[in-house]
Parts: sequence; C-alpha cells; structure tokens
Amino acid sequence: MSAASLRARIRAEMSDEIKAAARRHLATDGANLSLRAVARDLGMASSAVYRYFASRDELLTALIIDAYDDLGAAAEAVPLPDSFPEQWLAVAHGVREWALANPHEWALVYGSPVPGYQAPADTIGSAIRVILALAKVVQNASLVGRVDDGEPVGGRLGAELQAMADTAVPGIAPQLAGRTMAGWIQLIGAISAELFGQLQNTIDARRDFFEFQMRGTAAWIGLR
Amino acid sequence: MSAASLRARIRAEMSDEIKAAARRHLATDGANLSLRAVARDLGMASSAVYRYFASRDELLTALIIDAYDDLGAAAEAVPLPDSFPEQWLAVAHGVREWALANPHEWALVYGSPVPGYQAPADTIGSAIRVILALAKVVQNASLVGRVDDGEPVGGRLGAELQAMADTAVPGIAPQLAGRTMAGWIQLIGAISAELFGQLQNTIDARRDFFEFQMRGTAAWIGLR
DNA sequence: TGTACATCAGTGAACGCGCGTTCACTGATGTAC
DNA sequence: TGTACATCAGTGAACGCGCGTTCACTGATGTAC
Repeated sequence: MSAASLRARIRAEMSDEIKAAARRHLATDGANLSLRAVARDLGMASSAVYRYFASRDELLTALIIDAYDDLGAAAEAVPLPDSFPEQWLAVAHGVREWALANPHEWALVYGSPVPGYQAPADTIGSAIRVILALAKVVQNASLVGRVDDGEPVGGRLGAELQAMADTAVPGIAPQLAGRTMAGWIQLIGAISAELFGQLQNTIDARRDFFEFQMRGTAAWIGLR
Repeated sequence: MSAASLRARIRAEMSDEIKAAARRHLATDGANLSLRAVARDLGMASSAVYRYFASRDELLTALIIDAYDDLGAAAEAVPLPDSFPEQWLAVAHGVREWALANPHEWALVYGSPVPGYQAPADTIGSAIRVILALAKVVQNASLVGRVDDGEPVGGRLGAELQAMADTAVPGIAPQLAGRTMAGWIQLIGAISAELFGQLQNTIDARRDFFEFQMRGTAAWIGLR
C-alpha cells in the first residue's frame, strides 16, 4: 500500500470515528447535535473536526446517509421465505429490528425534520433502498400471479403512480405500486408509533402487535 | 366581574399570548424552543415569563396539551356522513387538514421525541381524543353490524386488546379494537410521511393519495 | 539515497453569539379593616 | 370611604454555561528531484 493511500485510509478511519462519536451524541442531543461535544469526546480540538467535515450540517448529512445505507443493507440482507406475505413480514421485521437497535438514527431519518436543515439530493439513492426491497417482493409476486392489480386509479395520482412504477418497478400495475408505497408508509408509521411513544401505557406485546399490523398490510396489498 | 377575577382573566390572556408567541417559534426552532426569543417577541424581560411558566419544559408541555386538544376538537367536530367508511374518511381528512394547517404542532406531538423531555401524565386525556373519535365510528358500525369482528387474536396481545377495548370502547371485539388502533397509526403515519417529506419528488397529488390510503385502511378494518 | 519543499492534521485562542434560570428590586393593583 | 398592608407582574443585571466557525500557527508526513 502506497504512503498516499495509507494517509487516505487513516483519514477515512478518523472520519468514521467522528461519525461514531456523533452517532452516540444523537441519543442525548437528537438532531440538535453539538460539534464541540463530539470533538471533546474524541479528545481533539473542536476546530480539528473541520478538517473532516466542512460544517455541522455536512456531518449531519453524512450521518443521515450512513443511517439510510445501514438500514437499507439490513433490509436487503433479510433471508426471504417462500410465501410472499411471509416475505413482506420478514423484511418488515428486519426493518423494525434495525430501528429498535438504532432508535436515534431512525428518528434522524424518519422523525420530524430538523428546522433549518435541508437534506441534499445525494441522500435519495440511499433513502429508497428499503422501499425498493419491499417493492421487489411485490414485483416478484406480481410476476407469478400471487397478487392482484386491484381497482385502477385515475387522474393525476394515477399518472404519478404510473411514473413511479415505471422508474422503480417496471411491469407492475400503477395501483399496485401505490399500495406498495402505502404499505411502506404503514411500515414506517408502525415503527415510528412504537419508537415515538404512541403505544405507551396501551400495548406491551409490541412485536406481536407489529406483526398484526404488517399482516394486515400484506393482506390489503393482496399478497398471497 | 370582581377585581380578583379580572386579574385572573388578564393573567390567562398573557399566558395565551406567551403560548401563541411560542407556537410561532416552533416553526423556526422546532421543539428546541428558546424562552428568551419568546420573551423578546413579546417585548418583555425573559425573567417575566417565569411568572407564567415555571420552566421551559412546562411551557412546552402547555403547547403539547393545547395541540392535542385543538386537534382533538377538530376531529370531534367533523360532520359525519351516513356510510361508515365515509365517516372514517371524513375524520381522517379532518385530522389531515388540521395537520397541514399546524405542521409544527403536529411535529411536536407526533414527531420524534424531544431529547430529555418527558411528557407528564396529564397530557394523556388530550392525546387520546383523536383515536376515540375514530373508535366511535367503528363502535357505531359494530353496533349495527356494518363491520365484522375478524379473526380473534390470542396470547398477551389479545388480552391487551381486550383491556383496551373494555376501557375505551366497551362492547367491541378485541381484534376489532386492534384494527382500529392500527388504523389510527396508519392515519398518523400517512400524515407524518407527507409532512416529514417522505413523498417528496414522488407524489404531488397528496390529498388523493391520502384518500387512497385511508380507503385502504377503512376497507381493511372492514367498515361497510 | 538524501534533501528541499509542499501538503496535511491538529492546536488553541478568539469572535460574537445565545441560552435557562435566579434574585433583589420597583411600582401598580387588590384586600381587609 | 379611606388607609395600611399584602400580593402580584414585570425589570434588569448577573451567573455560568455552551455553541459554530475562523485563523494563524506548529510539527509531522509525503513527494519530487
């Protein structure tokens, strides 16, 4: 390994350490993260962080992209059973387990937007990995006739669903793409409700309730 | 009106003005609200706010309760059409419209929890008004046989759903109470997805997509 | 292989700012006799 | 009805803190000849 790439590797490691420390701080500070606190944790001057990230926002963006990618990889790595409804369930549980293990990163990407922070466009590729993993299940089911198209959707929404289907899951009916998107939103909503405290004092059997919800989602989409 | 109650009324008005100014600040600062900025807006010393709220957290709590109550009142005030699925839709649209009009208050109560802030127990009564409005629709449908109970749910979850049904909507089947709760979560999830930016660059026909989702929810619950 | 130079990571002080909360105080308003 | 006293809203200074970002700098590491 050349000297140059050694330096680059050390640089990448330091950058990772900064992100790791910042990630730890998400737990206490939320998205309102302090650069100085991160630097303090690493025993370095706060100004040193600027050698790695041009600003606090840039560090936040890096955390967001990492979170999306980590979650996306987890969703993609879920082993798929035979039945399509069970595939939906399996991916959903995979996403939920990642969220339970990384609640603050979940809040960072799916919680309330940070005031004044605008996510740059290069987060998109990482952000769509979860829904693509879910869409693949529906697409495969559609290919072998294990899901019905359902009632067509007209108007502007119909056109938008068509466009969405064409770019992301070519070949499936637009209304089915719409149900898939809605199912993904139900998945996010179920997990956020659990993590953000909406089930407090009501439901303790959370995994079971989550499964109850996701079976409902898979049934509504029409997977069989 | 006695002098004492006049003073009390003025005090209440001042308290409302502080909350109104704080609400305006939610837009720029999110839950990470600054007491001093609020006082500045009202042209008063920051210490004066302490005559009305013992701390920043207490002001936040007041805002949260107000938001829940305002939203709850909006949900309860929705005129109900005849058909039960349409009733579900009507309440859902009412909730969504309130959320679009008050996005920062929505984020305050349904977004990521504020780090270090613990909502006191007296928010609960206000927090449950929306789900109670939805539950009433399902309960009425159940009374006249316009919704099926569905597959029973066993185990600990079944018992919890039973307890929930008993206290909030006596007479309906626990699994139906569970679908109602899940439907409420789908409603919150659909609105949060829209407000928190998850539909960006994908769907512009948001009202139509929301209705598409909520028709799905009503159908899955089994309203007819 | 040795040396002069360029690059780079990290420092520490500083700028200019904002924050929540406390405290002794003033002056107006209300209460009790 | 008038007066002494108590209550209350609001002030302004202060405490002790933290923040993001910039800048001139040092010293180590890498590059080119």
